[in-house]
Amino acid sequence: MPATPCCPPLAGGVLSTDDAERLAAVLKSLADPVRLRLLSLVATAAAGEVCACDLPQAVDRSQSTVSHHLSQLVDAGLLHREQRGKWAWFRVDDAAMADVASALRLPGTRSTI
Amino acid sequence: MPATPCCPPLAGGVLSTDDAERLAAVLKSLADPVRLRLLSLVATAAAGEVCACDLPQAVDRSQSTVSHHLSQLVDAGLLHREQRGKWAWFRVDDAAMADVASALRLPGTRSTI
DNA sequence: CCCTCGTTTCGATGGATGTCGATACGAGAC
DNA sequence: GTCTCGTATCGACATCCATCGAAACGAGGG
Repeated sequence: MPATPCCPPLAGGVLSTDDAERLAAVLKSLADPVRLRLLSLVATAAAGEVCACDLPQAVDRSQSTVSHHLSQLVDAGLLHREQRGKWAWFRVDDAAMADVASALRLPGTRSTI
Repeated sequence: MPATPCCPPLAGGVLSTDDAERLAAVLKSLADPVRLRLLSLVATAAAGEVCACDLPQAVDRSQSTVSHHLSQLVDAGLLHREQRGKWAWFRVDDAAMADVASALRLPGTRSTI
């Protein structure tokens, strides 16, 4: 806050502290290379879903680490988990992903589509 | 990797390790509530840019902390910095933001627009 | 040249996080 | 019931990160 005003006062930020906290939590779950690869593996799977059993080797991490990452993605609402027999299957929540993408779209930004 | 196959082999993930690393780096710079609020403050400013001098009070953090966050956003390419006289002004790189948003758009996801 | 003031950088610190091996849990097979 | 095997949880550890105060840097103004 300069003695001589250097600029017009800011309009109130669009993002409330709570909204910022919520969005940051989801983005934090995305902000890891291993989780991004897991997500893309599930998203691009032919059947739209994937068995957890194949993921450790796919991302070259231990089984416990992969399980940990999958839990974070599920907690963030980006992935859905379904137990089928003794195997766990995961699929992407397309709406949640679209929500994040659109949250990042700035108010004044013209669509590039 | 189960003894009896539980599912068809995965198609190769779309995201390479390098791509995942790069995207994660940008997302990491977004995955903080303070940085999200800073970004929204700059993005919604009437003039499209903002003087750094007003930001510490706007996000209720020390001036050095705000400078640190701004540097991260600049390093990620999401913000541009311009020194004007003794004040630093910041504006959003709309193209970079759009890139991140579209990177999160899944291949098969139908547009909701 | 010195003083002021906005900004960045430095050093320190407490807390979060990615990773693993080991263990516990659960469901099917025998 | 017991054995097997896929998965989740636990405990530990090294690293990263947000935050602050203090110090350094830089540009104007006197």
